[in-house]
Amino acid sequence: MDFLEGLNEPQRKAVQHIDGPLMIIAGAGSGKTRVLTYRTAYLIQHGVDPFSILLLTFTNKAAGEMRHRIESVIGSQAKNIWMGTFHSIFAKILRFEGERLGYTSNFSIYDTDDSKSLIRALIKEQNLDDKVYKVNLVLNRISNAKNRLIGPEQYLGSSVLEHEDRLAKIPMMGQLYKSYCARCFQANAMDFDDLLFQTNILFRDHLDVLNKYQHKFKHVMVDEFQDTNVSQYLITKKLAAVNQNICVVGDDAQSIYAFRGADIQNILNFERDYADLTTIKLEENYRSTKAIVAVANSIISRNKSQLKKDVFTSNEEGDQIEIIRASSDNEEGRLIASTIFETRQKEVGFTWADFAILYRTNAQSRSFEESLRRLNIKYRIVGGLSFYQRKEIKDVLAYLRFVVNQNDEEAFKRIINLPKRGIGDTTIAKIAVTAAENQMSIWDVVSNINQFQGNRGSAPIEQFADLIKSFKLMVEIEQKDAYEVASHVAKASGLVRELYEDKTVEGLARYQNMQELLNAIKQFVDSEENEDKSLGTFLQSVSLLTNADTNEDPNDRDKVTLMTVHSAKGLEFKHVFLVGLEEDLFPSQMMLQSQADLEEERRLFYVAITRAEKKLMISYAESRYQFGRLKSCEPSRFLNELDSTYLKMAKVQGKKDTSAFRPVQKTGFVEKSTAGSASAAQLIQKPKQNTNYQHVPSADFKQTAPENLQEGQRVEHQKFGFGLIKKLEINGAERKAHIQFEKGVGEKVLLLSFAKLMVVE
DNA sequence: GGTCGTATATTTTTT
DNA sequence: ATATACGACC
Repeated sequence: MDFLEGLNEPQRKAVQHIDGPLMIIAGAGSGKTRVLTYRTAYLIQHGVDPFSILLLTFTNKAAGEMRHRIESVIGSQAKNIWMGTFHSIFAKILRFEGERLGYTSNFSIYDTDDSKSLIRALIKEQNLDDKVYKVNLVLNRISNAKNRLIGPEQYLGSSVLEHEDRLAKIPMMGQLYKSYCARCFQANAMDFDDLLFQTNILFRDHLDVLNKYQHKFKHVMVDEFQDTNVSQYLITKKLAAVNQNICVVGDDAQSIYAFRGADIQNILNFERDYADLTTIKLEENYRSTKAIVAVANSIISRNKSQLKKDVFTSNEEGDQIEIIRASSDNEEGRLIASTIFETRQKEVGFTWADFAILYRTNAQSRSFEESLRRLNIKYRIVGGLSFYQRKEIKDVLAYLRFVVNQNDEEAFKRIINLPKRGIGDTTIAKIAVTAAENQMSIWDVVSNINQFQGNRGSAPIEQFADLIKSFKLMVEIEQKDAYEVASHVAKASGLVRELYEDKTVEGLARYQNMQELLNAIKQFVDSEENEDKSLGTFLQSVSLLTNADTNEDPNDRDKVTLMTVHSAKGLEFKHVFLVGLEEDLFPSQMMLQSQADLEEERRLFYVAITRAEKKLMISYAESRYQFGRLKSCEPSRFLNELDSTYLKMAKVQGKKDTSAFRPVQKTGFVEKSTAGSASAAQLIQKPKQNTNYQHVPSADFKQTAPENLQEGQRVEHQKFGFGLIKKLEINGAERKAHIQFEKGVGEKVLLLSFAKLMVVE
């Protein structure tokens, strides 16, 4: 048991706890993964069968890494552990057991785009106003209901929900939910939430199935427990009910997925559900310097709902945290890119991979990409449009999905006229009507089109049906593996040819992406880990990939990382740049509805800070492009909340950012104007006045020296308008003004080194 | 049915 | 800036 040696006391206790419920509260950088790895290894060394261990992680990548690390301790047995995300593990179980619920093992998994497209269709069919019934809103309501285990029947029966929907002026919400579920079922498809929702139904209504898995999984472990939703928690609780060997690991201070249904109460109230719970706190941070830990603690201490923790470190003091002010998002990009360049030059031992730029929204990556490219710094972007969300990839996948499951309505809509074969909306609508009239599925109609329609216009449909039938033959009769089918489908459908003939730069990239997809399928088939090489299995695994999961060329890893704070969870970097610290951006304006929302944003800020090992720089811009226009920004309130003894204002580089103020260039001509992109004519038209964002010339508003201010004075603020200074607080570098504003914003505390004010005479 | 031009809305994070 | 929707026209 030599691996126990390097552990501290609470870590060792956690590893050696075998029987009974266990909760590990693991502060940032406290060696959580290590504990989880060793504990699993320890269990196996003490005779627990790896097949009976269920380890639920947050991403597939985390599962893969954990498996790798366990393997290095105990060898090949690690392969047998049930390890993966909630979604992938229970998709697998539903594949086996789904028949109990009326699904076949080939059910499709609808991604968010599919769900949205279905909802859009339903809104249209039911003649609802799509300005009122916004797709995102409807999907959110449905998703929330599913995550709280409220099915459509229950939804319709709930007077509370009915009241809510009436107030929100969407009284048909319940009906929409019901028809959405019906259509998904008809399509033999589950959306992301269904994978958990239906698992709950399965375990609720089929006790023999539940029993089987309860006895199968003797030990259930959940990583990132703070980010589980009610649905996930209930599944775990049920599975662990017999053996009571449930071990949850998490940090309430890092709960950042409430928008997806994660319920921080799961971890805060875990003790209530298990009377004989052992709780172990890992509070020593091995990752970051004292300065970083102190700043992080100063932030998180402001949150009310949290478990008591005392995170400390024995690491060195480290450098101060630098706050960088930039005049625009472009300057922010340049400042940070050049800092990265200089640091790498000056200091020993830094590689590109030691730097990370973290932002709140994916859209912020643009200015950094440009600046990094200009300095020839290699970078990679995690997230954004992932590979599997690209159009050309989704097209092929839609074909494959339809070959496996002909009820898949969304896949059908995507491919029926792709490549163009002269089947328009009218024809498709006719088919749908015919199907409904004869109580048949769409495929039944399509595959026997001659029975329903005269010769007129049916030829292309017949061709399409024959094509699909030939693909089906390959899968069902000839039992070809995923790669053989996919490469044939790509060619025979004409998708490859269409891309090949497109000689533009984008066309070439799309062609390469398609090849890349085929490579990925080949890898899947060739990999020894996958026993089942069928198309159906491949499709399921693909639809559950997260954007952190994309594999990289291991020889080419030395790159600066750009990603959102959300996707940085669980990672660490020597040098972190946390950018875009502006009010309404971080914390996000969209997010802030309640105190709880603010606390979640603060936890997000905490997560970002604690990714840094040695150095942390935080930046904000005074103006930023949004929808093509320049908008002025305020520094984030979070900057005021940082422990100022560890802060240092970095000097702004002198030059004003002129490029940001450059007027829109008029385009004289355009080679080819395509539908869907802004046309030349639109560019030539005078720019529309957008009253929301007007750039106020900063010359009028200045950072006012504290000496020139006094309590009771009236000031005008660049954004909040007129206000009265209630109180001035000047403690060394920390200079704050409490200002009561006259408009709706109320009282705000502004940091004087940031705020731009005009003194009103 | 397909293509193009124009109006309009968009504002977060992700399995 | 860019995605989408819709109407005019071929």
